[in-house]
Amino acid sequence: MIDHDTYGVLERLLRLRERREPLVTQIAGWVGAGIIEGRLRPGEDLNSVDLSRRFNTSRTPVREALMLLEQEGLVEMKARRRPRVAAPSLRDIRDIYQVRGHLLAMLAALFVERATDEDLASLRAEIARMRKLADAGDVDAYFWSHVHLQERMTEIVGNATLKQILDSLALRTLMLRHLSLTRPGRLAYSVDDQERLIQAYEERDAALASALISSATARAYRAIEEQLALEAAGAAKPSRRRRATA
Amino acid sequence: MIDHDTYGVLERLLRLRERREPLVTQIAGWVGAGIIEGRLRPGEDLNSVDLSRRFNTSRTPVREALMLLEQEGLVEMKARRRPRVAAPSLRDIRDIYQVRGHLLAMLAALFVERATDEDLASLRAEIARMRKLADAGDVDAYFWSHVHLQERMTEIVGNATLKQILDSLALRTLMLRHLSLTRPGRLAYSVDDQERLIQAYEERDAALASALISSATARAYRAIEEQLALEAAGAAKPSRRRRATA
DNA sequence: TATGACCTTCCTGTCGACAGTTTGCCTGGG
DNA sequence: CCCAGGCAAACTGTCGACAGGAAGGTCATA
Repeated sequence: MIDHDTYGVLERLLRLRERREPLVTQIAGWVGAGIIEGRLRPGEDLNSVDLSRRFNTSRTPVREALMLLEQEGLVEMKARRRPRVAAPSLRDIRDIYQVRGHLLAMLAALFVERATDEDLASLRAEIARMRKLADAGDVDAYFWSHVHLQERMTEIVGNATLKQILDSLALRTLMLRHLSLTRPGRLAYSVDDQERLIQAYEERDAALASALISSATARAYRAIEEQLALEAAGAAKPSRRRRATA
Repeated sequence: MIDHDTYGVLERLLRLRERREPLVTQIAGWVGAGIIEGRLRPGEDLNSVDLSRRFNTSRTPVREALMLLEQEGLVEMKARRRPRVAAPSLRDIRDIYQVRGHLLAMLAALFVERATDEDLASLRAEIARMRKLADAGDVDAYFWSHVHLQERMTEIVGNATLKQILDSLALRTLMLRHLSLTRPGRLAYSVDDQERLIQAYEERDAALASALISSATARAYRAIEEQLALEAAGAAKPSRRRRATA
């Protein structure tokens, strides 16, 4: 029922199938999924020769796939330098969450305005499922549900530009999900937020919904901040090696 | 003093220089400027063979340049189909302006919070210049000032994600500038808006500034809407040919 | 041990070529 | 006059090759 397939989600969010050839789609999907799943780590090199060998292609489609991921903020490319897995600084992350919070507030307001009662009912059903996942502690499944929820809402609202931007921001936060929802208690908080939200939607209270989602986003960011602080404190030994992650 | 150089503005907004080789930069700049200046019209084919001939290159850098413009919404690419100059529908335009309005409101609020008195002073100076341009009826110069103003504000606010998204949306609206500010009276309205805005900034009134900028954006959209309605009415003859512009 | 110049290796950006698909035209039939 | 089918031309996606720049290691020097 819930989609765990990172590759598939990427394909949808990036609209890969319609935009590019299967070859490029496949490579972008593999690399993108690798980044999101943590198989490819921030700052890691993504040289096109290796990738082309892996997929038995030339470097041309690899290059194109990496450019696609660059615009989603998953990959960083500079001229004449090796592409790397994006390594957003804490400041970048803050910026992303700040913008995302505002746009989600906008989404919520539009959603309240445009959602049908059926939309709301199916949303409530999904959130009930999410509650179960949260209780079971299935972080991954919960996260994908979360993504799916946003996809649904953006489609219902029907603002293509908003959808595209939110999809892109969602991908970037997806990179960080191991930093946020794995923190103890986050899952429960998050599902509580969702339930308060759906209630605001049902009461067609745009202002409340916007405020709730905005505040939930801010809280998610703070969880990441704390997690990063913990990790930085824990990893105080690696003397010389400083990655741009902080 | 004011920058009329479309190519240069594009280079800045897309950060072309740092991201790509000079060759790609040049092509993307030429095509992008062509679209914005109206030399290349919505829906027009952008086949890579022609372009590569024009620049005495192979098709590889042309392809890359077009992909860059695709992510800015200036070019549409589908697999195995010729790239075209983007031809946003009225609905697309509405969506863009809606999102842009929200993000500009966010920008204004952050700006009020973070701008120094010197920032405000230089902003006021710039707006005084814009008043002169508006009085002189220099639509183009006025428009570029407008763009420059937004660049300045995003830099002062310092949220990279917000800046990137607003830059991208600005480019898309730049395509449409002949539809909006050329309407009689628009220029005067626009500069009035700016002056009200700067006053709100100076009074550090975030709520007012947000509301003003949001409302100004909505008004700009309505001007485009009316202009398009006029053009559609005027061009009621071309019987068969319906471009996706409406 | 730290620093810097050099050198090797690897990688990127660009090219021209080719296969396969799309586009537009042309023809014939309704 | 309009439409459908087939054909030729044109264009895209991919490839392997090459030149020049970047990254990393080595060695000499302090």
